Order: sequence, then C-alpha cells, then structure tokens
Amino acid sequence: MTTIALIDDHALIRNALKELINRFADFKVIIDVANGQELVEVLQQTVPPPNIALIDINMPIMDGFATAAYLRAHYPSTKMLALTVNNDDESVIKMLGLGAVGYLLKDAETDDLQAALVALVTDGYYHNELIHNSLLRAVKPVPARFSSPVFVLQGREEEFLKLACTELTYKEIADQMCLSPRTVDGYRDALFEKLGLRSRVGLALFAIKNGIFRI
Amino acid sequence: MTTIALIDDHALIRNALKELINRFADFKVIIDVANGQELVEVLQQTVPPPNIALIDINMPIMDGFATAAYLRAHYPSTKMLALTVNNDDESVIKMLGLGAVGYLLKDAETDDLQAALVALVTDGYYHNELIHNSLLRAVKPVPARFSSPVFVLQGREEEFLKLACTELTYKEIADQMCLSPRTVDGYRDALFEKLGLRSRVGLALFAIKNGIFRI
DNA sequence: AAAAAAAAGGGTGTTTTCACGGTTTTTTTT
DNA sequence: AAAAAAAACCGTGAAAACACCCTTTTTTTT
Repeated sequence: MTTIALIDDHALIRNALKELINRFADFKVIIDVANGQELVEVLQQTVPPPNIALIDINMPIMDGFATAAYLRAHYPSTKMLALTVNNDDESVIKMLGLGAVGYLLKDAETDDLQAALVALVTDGYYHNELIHNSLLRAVKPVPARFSSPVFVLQGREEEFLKLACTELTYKEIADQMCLSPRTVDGYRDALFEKLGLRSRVGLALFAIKNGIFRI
Repeated sequence: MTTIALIDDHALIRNALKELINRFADFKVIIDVANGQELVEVLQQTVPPPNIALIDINMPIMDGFATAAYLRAHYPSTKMLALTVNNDDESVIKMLGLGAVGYLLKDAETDDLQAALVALVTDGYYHNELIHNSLLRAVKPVPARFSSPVFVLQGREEEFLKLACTELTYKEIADQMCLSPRTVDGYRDALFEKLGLRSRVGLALFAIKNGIFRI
C-alpha cells in the first residue's frame, strides 16, 4: 500500500482528490492539510512518513516551494509530485529543482494522475511533455540575443570565463592560467565590452546562461 | 526533400550513414565532412544550407560543440541533431544549450534515427529518454549537500540574494531594498558566514544552484 | 516584564575590482 | 616581407567589495 499526503488549500479539491485516490488500487491518502505549516505539524505525529506528497503551489502561509524544500530536507524518502494550476516554466523548474519527481497540471485527466502515481512507485519519477519542454527551454539560452552579433569566445576566454565563475580572485585566476594579472584584466575587459557587462557577477551569469559553466 | 549534412571524423561511419539515410524516403545527404572546419568551408558554396546537420562531438580541429555554436550563429535555419557515442549529461546539456534540437547515441537503432529525422521535420525537435533524464539531472541541485545542515533563508535574505545575482552594486541593492548600505553589508556577511563563502560570485552561484535565482 | 534573538544601522581599513590609458610580442593576413 | 590583428602585458586611480568590530531598535521567547 502506498501512502499519500495531500497539501492543498482548497478543501473541496482536497476532499475530491482524496475520494478519487482512495479508489485507486494500492493507494491511500493518510494526510490532507491546507498548507506546508500544517503538514510540518502533522508529520511529527506520522510514522512512517507518507510515500508520496501531492503538493499544490499556491497556498497561504507556507507555499508549495517552501513545502517541497522542507520535505526534501526532513523527509527525503517521501516522493514529491506537484499538482497545480501553475502552467509556467518557472514553477516547473523550481519544483523539480527542489526535488519534485513529477509535475502535473490540475486540468489533467484522472488517468494521468493514476499513471503519475504508479510511475512514482515503479520508476521513482514521472515524465510528461510539460516537464520535458520546460526543462528544454530552461537549459536553452535565448538563441536570438547571442547568435546575431556573432558571439564567439576565442583563445583562452572560455577558460577564463569558467574560472570567473568561482570564488577565486583575478590574481588567483592569473596564477592558475599562468598569465599575469594584467592579462587576466584584459580578458575581463574584453568580455565586458563584447557582452555589454560591467561586473564579474554578470560574467558568471552569462557563462551559466550559455552553458559555458555548468553548476 | 530534406537535405542533410553529416559531420563525423570517421569516414567509414560517415559513408555508412550516408548510404542509410539516402535510403530513407525524402532525405538526402548533400554534405559529408570530417570536422567543423571542413563544414565551414563547404557551407560557403552550399546554397541553400542543409535542413539538418547530423553532428558528431569528438572530432579533431573543430569539434561538435564548436561546430554547433558556429551553425547556430551562421545558419540558424539548419536544425542540429547530435549523433555521438558521448553518453553523459555534460555533453547532452552542452549540445542542447548550443541549440541542438535532438541528441541520439550511435548505438541507437536505425528506426530511432529515422524517427529523429522525421520528428525534426514535423515537430522541429526530437525528444527521448536520454535527453529527458539529462535535463532533469541538470536542473536538479545536489540534494544531500544543502539539506542536512538545514539551511533556511530568513527575513529579507532571499530578496537580497536575488539582487546579488545582478550587476547592481551593494549600494544600488540597498536603494532598491530601502535599506542602508551597511545593512546590506550585514546581509552579505551573514550569508558568507552561513554558507561558507567569501565572494559575491559565490553567493550568485549558490542562489542559482539552489533555485533561489533562476536564469 | 525581562531576557534573548534578530534586524537594521554604523565606522574603519584592506583588498579586490573595474576603468582607462598604454606597450611589446606573437600570429595571421595580405 | 610588410601590414594588420590578436595576445600578452603594464601603470594608475577610483570605486566596490570584503573583514572586523560595534550600537540601536524591533521582535520573539521565556
């Protein structure tokens, strides 16, 4: 039997979901609460914790993101599935980043929900088109901005850029690259000019955005 | 008829692929070269450019990444499909980040290749499990490191952290937050202490890594 | 109501970062 | 071989970032 916690601030929806899920074979809702705060309290008296948490995002007091962060930190064994109306990349990525292993929109079919729950049990995660596309857009830098004024890193600029995405000072970077600090200064200035930036944070963000530095 | 360019340094594989693809209905290999440099030269005499570029990654002189970057910059209409032995997240993400719309391993089935090519024409991209999982892992921060010493941003620290991921100076951040620069200094120092960091770049990387700031 | 903790503000000085001016050496192009 | 371009290097000074130690106000806890 797979145990489930429902976190959603709309009592009506919560109850409807509870009814629905309890009819699925091998799934049982053991917790239903209106927000993360309530969940935190209830979980202290729930041993063992639920196998799956179905989490809404828009909730008062402690929203879905905060709830996911808390669950990941305190109950890592509980698989998180986002179930929300938020149909935007930002929400999808953020929830996945916080450890959710699935993301389902509230306008999904009953079968989708069941398929998602089953997938969580059998595969450990649930994939769908929505997630896929959000992820794809997430890692893909905006193509237009850096492709027309042909942007090409040359020489050791890429090497420098990667090191700029660290806590090394420019002097330390110069040491690592076996260059004089002045030369490194030159790389920085050239990139500032080329990319229209004015600070090292800007360089780091650019590098990450364009896949030059991977976190 | 969909035109295709093959970029692969192994002549044998290139020829085999050419034979294979030319047997697919509506696909024709019009260019086959051993690396990006050769491609650059050949493309100057090829009007219009090919619809699809099948790109290997490990090549001498100008590898698949450089080739992809060049193609995106100079021939944005050419769809790029990576076809390589590199079965690692880094390569997948990097190619997708450079604008590839698909990624296929060389040990795929013939049918997979045909499906990928057809998908490129009809959908504009080609999705598979490999890409999906790499993307998922890519946006997912390492769970263990920041979940045990429960790390909680309090008060306006998160707001500050987001602003630290910009090119604003601390003074400008203070203005935006309606605080004195000293207070902002305090936020920075508190976070340095709490997170074991020593520079603003470190803060930015942390914020991105943990989904506090999304690029 | 008192104590503790957190948030906000502060001073001073060092180090790093950035801007702006340049030169020399190597590589590429013509 | 000469010209052009790129890579490496350099000095100076102002601004920003960082370290360290401290006070006042507000909020939370006891």
